[in-house]
Formats: sequence, structure tokens, C-alpha cells
Amino acid sequence: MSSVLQIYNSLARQKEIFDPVNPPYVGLYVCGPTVYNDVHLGNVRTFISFDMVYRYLKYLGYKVRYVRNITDAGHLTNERGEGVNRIESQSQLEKLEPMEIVQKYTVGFHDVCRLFNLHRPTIEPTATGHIIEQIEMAKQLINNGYAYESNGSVYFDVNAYNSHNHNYGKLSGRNTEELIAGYRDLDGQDEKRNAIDFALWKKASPEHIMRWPSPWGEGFPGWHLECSVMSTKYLGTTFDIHGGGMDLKFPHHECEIAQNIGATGTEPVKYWMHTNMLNFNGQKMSKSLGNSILPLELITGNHPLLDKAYSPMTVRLLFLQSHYSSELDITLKGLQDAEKGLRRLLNAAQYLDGLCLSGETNTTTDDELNQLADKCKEVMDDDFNTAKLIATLYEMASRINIFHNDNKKCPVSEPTFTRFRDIFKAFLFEVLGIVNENEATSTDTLDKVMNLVIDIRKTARENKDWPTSDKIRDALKDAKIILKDNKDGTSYEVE
RNA sequence: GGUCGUGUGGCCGAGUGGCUAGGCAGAGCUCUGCAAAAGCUUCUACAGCGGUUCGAAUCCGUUCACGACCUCCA
Repeated sequence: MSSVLQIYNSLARQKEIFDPVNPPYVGLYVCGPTVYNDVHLGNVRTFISFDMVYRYLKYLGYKVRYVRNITDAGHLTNERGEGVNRIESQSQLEKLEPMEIVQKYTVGFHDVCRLFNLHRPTIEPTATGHIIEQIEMAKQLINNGYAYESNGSVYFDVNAYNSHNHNYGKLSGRNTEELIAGYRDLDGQDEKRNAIDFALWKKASPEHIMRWPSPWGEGFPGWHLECSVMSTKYLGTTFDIHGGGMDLKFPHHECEIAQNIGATGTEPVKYWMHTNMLNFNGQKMSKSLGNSILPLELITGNHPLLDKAYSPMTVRLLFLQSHYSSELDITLKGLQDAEKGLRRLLNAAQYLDGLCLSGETNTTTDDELNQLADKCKEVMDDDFNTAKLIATLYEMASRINIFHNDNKKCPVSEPTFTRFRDIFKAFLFEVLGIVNENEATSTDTLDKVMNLVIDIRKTARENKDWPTSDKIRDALKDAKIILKDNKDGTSYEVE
């Protein structure tokens, strides 16, 4: 009856039973943002997905060390040393020091994380805080014969790596020769032995501000190196789960594997997980395409393509309603649907608290509730199928509503009821990370005022004084407070 | 060109070869002074064409369409 967690491993290209290296401990590493600009919604989708993974692993009882880095070292826009350092170019744009840019957008990123109710990682290391370790790994790769220095820069030697029976490209299904063929017509490869080689350390040009001393002169680390270093420093040479967006599979994660194997000789990651892209109008939402919506724009509704503001929890539910490995096209209709669905689930959660046992047990109902409770774990064990979990929660909500309408009586046994209630709440709040936003907006003061107003209106209604009753209702509606007349009285909700 | 993926009812979105996913919208109903909100019921689809099978949305082949990656991005 009890299922076990299975994870789709991008490296193996199949679902595998999750078998941690060192249970009950689990190491989870997720590639974090480059803090040179506001995070956009696509990043948020990935981080919500892994937040859910982290939450579910904890729910299963694992002790999870969750590492998510901050890339603040200012890498170049491509591996060939062309392009611009994104942090430095942003700093020129905003007339701020590079580290002010880093600070500003790191804080902004954390604000967004809080907004969407993301748990903080247990370690959030920065690339600039691990320059020494990165230099050490580059040295080790040189010593092991997998890297070479060239004109103050250090490059990973892909051919040397492959000739030692390693396979650069195994994660993303690339073929080294074809990659080289694709690069052949590109210029500016003089420093490298091979076009496919990638930078571990780059020599800083004179105008480059973010620079550190190294055995090869002043420079800065290559982008892929920080994740190799920080993941294994905190999680060990082989750890459990490494996650990130699909777009990082190549070259970033491919290079990470090569660096770790080259440095330590061991496979760094047991399970690779990749989240799919967030689309907008059928196209990938991406910084480079310039079609991204910022999280804050969505929350405030301040964007030409939005009809209104959507709450963070609406967005969170919308994202989790599709599987993490599927593409998700964000639309206004989808947001509206999710908004209603969220209300349905939260209403049910509220009704759940008011339910009590009827005293008699209907064995069919009892069984059905237990089956629904079982199903939550079963579907999550199947590669974190949140879409199915949410469908199951809707079914549970439907049951709750029926009981609520039936004098709030549940014809089931006490253990079944307790289990059903605990599981519904645990999966909705702990695992999916949904919070009731309306609860946060209502305060004691407001509650007292509203109770008074509702009481006055109740008297008016009892006297069939409809003008007064409707005036109160309309005026409150202007103030974005919605009155709901139910069978057993009136409640309110802040919009 | 290479690699990978997708095509499900009005819309979104899960689907392990046979058994109702679920949500939104629509329709009907309950509640109600009216309304709103909420709730209940209902609506049965799998791109085309072949094939395997007792049986296919699910496996195989093929055609068409779409997308992602191959260059910085989650």
C-alpha cells in the first residue's frame, strides 16, 4: 500500500526509486539566480518547483540540506570571452558599484521569495565568497591533466577528458565532434586548444572591475565552476539531487559534471532534475527575448498585458497545477481559473475546521476518505505529480463541502476523520506551500469593526429595511470588502 | 542540420493498455428579500493515417503541426 518516491532522473532518462546516499539526510542543490537584474517569473516557477520538492522531502521525514547559490561574480555573456559582464554593464547603467547591484537584486530576489512563500535554503552561498575554492578546483583540474593555462586564463580540456573514458555531453545528449563542428566557424578561439573547451578562469581585461588575484594573474572565475565547487563543498563529492531549469542542462550542468569528475573522479550527482520553461503567448519567457513579466508586475497588475492583479498564491497554485517537467503557458484565463480554484481549496480548508463526527460510521464513505488520503502521497511519490495532487485535493474539498452542507456532520470513524483532515491540510499548506492570504489581511481591529457593521446590517435585514442593508453592502464593496450571506450568518472577505 | 519534447472535450491540464482525472466556462438546481458568494448535479475528449492486441489516449510505424535546446538565461 505504501508507495516509494520515484524521481525522473534527467541523466538516466527514466524514473528511478529515490535512494539517498546517506539517509535520512538528503542533499539538494539548485542553481540560483544571477543577481544582475530583477528575477522574472520563469525563475520563480523553477524556485517554486524546488521549494515544493524540498517541502515534500521534509514531509517524508528526510533531513534535507538545501543549497541554492547566488551568482554574483559577473560572468561574461558567453564562453568565448565576447559580450559583456552583465553585472558590470548593469552597474554602468544604474551608476552603482557592481557589488551594489549585487546587493540590490539579491534583496529583491529575497523579497520575491517571501512573497511566494518559498522556504529559505539552508545554505545560500555566493560565488564571490568561494573564489579561493574555485581557484583550488581549477588548480586540481590542471594537476589532473584536464585543464590548461593559456594567456592568463584557464580552460577545461574536453578532449583530454573524453580520452580518459569520460563522456562530455552525456547529460544533454550532445556529441563532442558535432559540437566542435558547430563552433568551427567562430572567431576568437586562439587561447583555446579546442573550440569546445570552456573557461574555468578568465583573465580580467584592464577595465574589468570584478577581479581577484590568482596563480594566473588577476581575473575572475568561469560561470560553471562556482556550482561544482559550492555543491560539493556543502553536500559532499557525491550528493543526491541537483536541480535547475532545462536551459541550464547545456552547457552549464554538462560542464559541472565534467569539472567534478575531472577534479574528484566521482560522479557528483545521483539524481538530476530539470524544470521546464514558462511560456508566455506560446513563447519561452526569457530575459534575452524581453517578453518577461516581473513577479511584482503580476502581483500589482501593473503590466499592459494583464487585466488585473493576481495574488502570489494564485500564481503559486497555477504553477503547481502543471507538472514541473511540462512547459507551462501563462494566460489570463489560466490565472483567473487558478484564482477560483484557490478560493475553493481555502474555503474547504476553513469548512474542515467546523466539521464534527456524526457518531455513526458509513463504511463506504470511511473507505473513500481513506483512499483519497492515501492518494495524496501516492501521486506525489510519482515524481512529484503536483497536478494530480491538486486534483485529489479538489476531490477532498468536494467531500468536505458535502459534509459542510449536511449539518457539518461526517459519518466516519474518528481516526479516519483525523487522518483525512491532517493530510488535506498537510498537503495543501506544508507540501504545496499555500497560505491563506485573506487571513493575513484581516486584523483584530478590522474583525471587531466588521462584526459591528454586520450586526447592524443584520438588524436592518430583520426589520426588512432593505435600503439600509443594501447601502452597507454596496459601500463595503467600494472598500473592497465583500459580504457573504450564508445560511448561518454573514461573513466578509477582503479582496 | 543535430538533440529532445509536445499535440487530450469550449479553454486549461493529468493520465501506469481495459475502469469517471481535476479545474474553469456552459447548463440545471439549492440557499436567498434581492444580489453576490458558496455548494450540489451535469457535459466524456484524446492531431491524421496505418499496425500490434481480445482491447490503445496510452505500444510501434508514418504524416502533419507546434515548441525547446544546440549562444547568456530558471
